[in-house]
Amino acid sequence: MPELPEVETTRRGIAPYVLRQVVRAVVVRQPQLRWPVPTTLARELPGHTIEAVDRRGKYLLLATDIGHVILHLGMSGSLRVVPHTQPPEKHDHVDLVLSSGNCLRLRDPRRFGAVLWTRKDPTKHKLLANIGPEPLGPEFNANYLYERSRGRKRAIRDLLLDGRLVAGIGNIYANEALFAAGIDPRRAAGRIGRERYRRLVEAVRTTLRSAITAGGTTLRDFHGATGDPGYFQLTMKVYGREDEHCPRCQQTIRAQALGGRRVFFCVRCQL
DNA sequence: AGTGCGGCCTGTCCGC
DNA sequence: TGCGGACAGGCCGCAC
Repeated sequence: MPELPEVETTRRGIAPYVLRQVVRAVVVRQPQLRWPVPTTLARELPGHTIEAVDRRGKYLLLATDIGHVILHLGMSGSLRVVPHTQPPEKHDHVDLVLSSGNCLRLRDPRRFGAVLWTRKDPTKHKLLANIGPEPLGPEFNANYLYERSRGRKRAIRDLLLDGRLVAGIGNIYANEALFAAGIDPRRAAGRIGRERYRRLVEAVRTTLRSAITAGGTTLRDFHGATGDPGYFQLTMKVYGREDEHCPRCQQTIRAQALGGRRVFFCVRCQL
C-alpha cells in the first residue's frame, strides 16, 4: 500500500502525538512480520523519549537517546494513535504505549511490514544503507538519472521502482509520473535522453508533492494517523483506469503486465 | 553488474 | 451462495 506520500502523511500525522512522549511499554501481539520483531525492543525501549520522527524512503524512524525504531508499512500497514485502552482489532500487531495515555498502533493484515530496533546509526542499518536519494531532494535530478540509466535495458517504470536508484517510489506514483512526463513506462531506461529525464524528475516531484498534499492515496484501507483517508486517487490519471479515457487526449488507457506488476498508460500521450 | 523471479501474507473481487 | 484463482500499494535474496 504505502508509498512515499502515504508514509510521509503518516509521519506528519503521528508526529504531534509521539514527539517528546516517553514510551511506557511495547506490546507485541504478533511478532511474525516481514522479519521477527526483535525481543530487545520491548526490553530496551521503555523509559526512553521519542525525540524525532523521520522518514527515509518508505521507512519511518523513531529516534530516542539509546536507539532507533525502524518501521516499514509493507503493502498493507498503517499506524494510528489511539487511547491505549482501546481494544486491539484483528491485525493490530504492535503497540507503543506512550506517557500521554495514547498508543501508537501498527495494523498490518498482510504482515509485509516491519518493526525493528537498532542501537547503532540507523542510516548504517542494512535495510537503509543502500537506499537511493530522496526523490524530493537535490541529488535526484536529470543528470543523476541520465548517468545512472546509461546502458540499462530495463523499462523505465522498473527503474523508478528500484529503491537503490531512488527511494520511496512505488507502482502507483511511477505510473502517474510517467504519464505526466509523457514517457512510455515500457521504454528502456537507457534510451531516454537528458531532456526527457528533466521532465521526468519534475513529474516525479510534482506527483509526489500533490499526493502528500492530498493526504496520500486510499485504494483499499490506507488512512492517516487520525483515521482520515487520502484523496489522491481522485486525481490519478492512469493508474487503475484501464479502458477509461485519457484525460489529455481521450485515447483509451491501456494496461499490461510488466514484470509482475501492471503498467497503465496512454499510447498516444506516452512515447 | 544487471536482470528477473519466487516468496512472504491476507483480503477482495471476479467468473463459474 | 460457494469456491477457486487472480490480483493487490513492497522488497529481499537468489539464480542466471
